[in-house]
Amino acid sequence: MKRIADSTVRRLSMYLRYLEDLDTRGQQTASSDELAHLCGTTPAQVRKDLSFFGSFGKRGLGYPVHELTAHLREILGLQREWKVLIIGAGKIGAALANYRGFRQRGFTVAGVYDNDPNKVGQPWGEAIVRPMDALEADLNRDDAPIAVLAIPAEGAQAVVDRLVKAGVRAILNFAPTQITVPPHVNLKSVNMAMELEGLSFALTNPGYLDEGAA
Amino acid sequence: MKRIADSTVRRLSMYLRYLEDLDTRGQQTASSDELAHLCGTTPAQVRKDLSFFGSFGKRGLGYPVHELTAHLREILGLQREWKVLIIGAGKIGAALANYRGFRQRGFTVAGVYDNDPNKVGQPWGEAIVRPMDALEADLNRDDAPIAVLAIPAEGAQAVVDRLVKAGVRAILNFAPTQITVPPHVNLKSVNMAMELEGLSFALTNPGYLDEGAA
DNA sequence: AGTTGTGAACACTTTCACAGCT
DNA sequence: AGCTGTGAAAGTGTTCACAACT
Repeated sequence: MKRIADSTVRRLSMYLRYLEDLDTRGQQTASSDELAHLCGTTPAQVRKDLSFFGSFGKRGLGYPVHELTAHLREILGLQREWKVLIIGAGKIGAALANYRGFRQRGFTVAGVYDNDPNKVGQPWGEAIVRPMDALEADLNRDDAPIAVLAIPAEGAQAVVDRLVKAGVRAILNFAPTQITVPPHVNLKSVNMAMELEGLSFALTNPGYLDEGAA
Repeated sequence: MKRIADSTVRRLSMYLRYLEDLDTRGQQTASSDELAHLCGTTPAQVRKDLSFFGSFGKRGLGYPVHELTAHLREILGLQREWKVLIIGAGKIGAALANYRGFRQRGFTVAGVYDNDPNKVGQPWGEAIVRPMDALEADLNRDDAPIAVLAIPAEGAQAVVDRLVKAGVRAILNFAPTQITVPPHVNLKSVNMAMELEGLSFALTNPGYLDEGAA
């Protein structure tokens, strides 16, 4: 099976976003040119990305909006519900859970965990914060969810090890530290500090980077 | 001036993080091999990245930890203070401002802005939430800060246009939408929904991606 | 005429491998 | 002997350009 680039998957996600918009507005078809403009990429890129998964367009016409939306949802695995475990009852997890698109795309909070005795037992959205110790007992290996790691860097790897042992196969890491997982586990890291430092670099060294990139 | 890859800058940021750790523990030198292991990359990559900016290492010995730390801080532009404007007095901005490393690296919250009348005037960390209308009047063109955009997708581009007009030259965007800026403005976007969908894709299509990547 | 789908060209990034310094 | 610095090679992702189709 041919390997697909991470950047491609991110663009698919973006195409879906804008196709849903167009679909809602009742637009029937969209050309690669239109999609490219909406998503800030090039028509050729759009066509390459989509052609990886099939021939969804009609020459001379463009892509059928509604149909392509459905295809992308299926490709991205968004036709089902994904249970998400929030590790760390702080602001980041809350920001994610609050976000409208989170539920809309089929992600539901299956549980919130924290070590802080002041937080455990407190309501958190529609859930109650559970103690971190309860992690393993709560997890059902047959329906292991996605875990969002929103705790400080210290101890993050230890928690990840526990999650992996408990059957979690996908982790979105917000802890500003390097995490390692076995090859069968999917890990994505978002490091806000790193992004800010990237801006600091760009402002400090104009010309090293071509500016204006997203 | 030779262009530098975005991925390189992100790795520099990571090297700095771990070098600071080593420095605190009093370690004198570190080899590219050691740094690579800490940061989850390869020794050759470390050497290439660093060699872009100079010859900081000593053959046979490795890199002087303290000295390299200082070099990296300077390269990344972290020897000065960066004022950061938080646009949107919600959870994301709060998460960022709460993060210890934020201040440690010289980023300080210069102001928090929101449209919500219930939030305006309320304390937010050490600041008071200001009305969005006050943006232009508050901004000093000579000392334009970095803006963190933590508002919903709707209206995000309009706010960006105002920020740019007011002299902001770097924006960290958390709004889940495509933003465009003129070429002299630096934009970085973090899209949590997109990351989660990437995990959904990976879980749904094992084999398309090589797993276990960070 | 208009737009897709795609092999080939190009550009960029990472890895290799080794000369050269300490 | 050990480790850096780097040109060359390999690998990966993007853009081009055009044949094929509606």
